[in-house]
Amino acid sequence: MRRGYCHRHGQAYGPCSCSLGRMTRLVEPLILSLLARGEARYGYEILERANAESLTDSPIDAAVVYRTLHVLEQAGCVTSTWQPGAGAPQRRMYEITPEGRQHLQDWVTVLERHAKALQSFVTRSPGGGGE
Amino acid sequence: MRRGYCHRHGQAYGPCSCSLGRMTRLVEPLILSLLARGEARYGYEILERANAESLTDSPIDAAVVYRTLHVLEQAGCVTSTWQPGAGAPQRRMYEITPEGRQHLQDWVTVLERHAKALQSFVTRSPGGGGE
DNA sequence: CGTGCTATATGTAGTACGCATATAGCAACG
DNA sequence: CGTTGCTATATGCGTACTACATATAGCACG
Repeated sequence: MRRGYCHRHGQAYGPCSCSLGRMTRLVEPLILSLLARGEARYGYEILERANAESLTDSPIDAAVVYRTLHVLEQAGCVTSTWQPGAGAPQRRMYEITPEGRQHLQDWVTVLERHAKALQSFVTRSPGGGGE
Repeated sequence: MRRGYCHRHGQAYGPCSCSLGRMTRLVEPLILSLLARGEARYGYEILERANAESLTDSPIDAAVVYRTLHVLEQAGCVTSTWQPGAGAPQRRMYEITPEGRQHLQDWVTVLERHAKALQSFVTRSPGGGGE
């Protein structure tokens, strides 16, 4: 958004949350939430669901998903097991741990507060919903 | 939030938006909004107001404010003039330009959409407002 | 005079981002 | 049979950004 519009999605796209940067941070709570809700169980599926939910304007980087899964596993938030692929590549299946649920809870607290702060900011700002 | 709580604000702080990272990106719309609303006119004042509004849990870095002001000026979003300090250090006074207002408008559009997406996400997630 | 506040600005080590690339099994197509 | 494409996971790497530290300077206060 340096010159108004997105450098990644081209001129015609309009204001784009790419400019928010580090949306990849949201991949962490997104993964935990999908696992907690049972809507996805392995990396590739998470990637697809996450892109469908699209908290961000830009597609989520697969590399970020896989790396985040490793980080979450090292932190004890998820566990994984290999599942042999029957007529498909192997999948690394993930499950969320109690620690992971707590971590997600913390994220939700933070994001809820943040969403309200953002909403309040745009309401206050010229051109926002406030006037 | 790597181990549950904020590494910057200590153990007792609780879930903290520090973990969101790159909140500094929000400094740009924050500056533009404060200038547009006439609530601040120079770096130090912006810093104080921005910390008072606190879109984030962590105090805003002065370095980020000054650097962002320079970037915004180079992008034509603001203009600045030195004002001699009467009994105080000199101040570099800023004004927002029409381009800056447009840029702010784009930011507001993005942030409004993003705030709604976040709100929807926390509502969907376990522990969020949805159940 | 030394500490602290206002005020602006720069330096820098480390890290995260985002894109490119690697690997691999299987299917379908011509 | 070869090649393209999809599912699936994983790593490499140059650049940009973050976050903190530091520099400068005028003035006030005790």
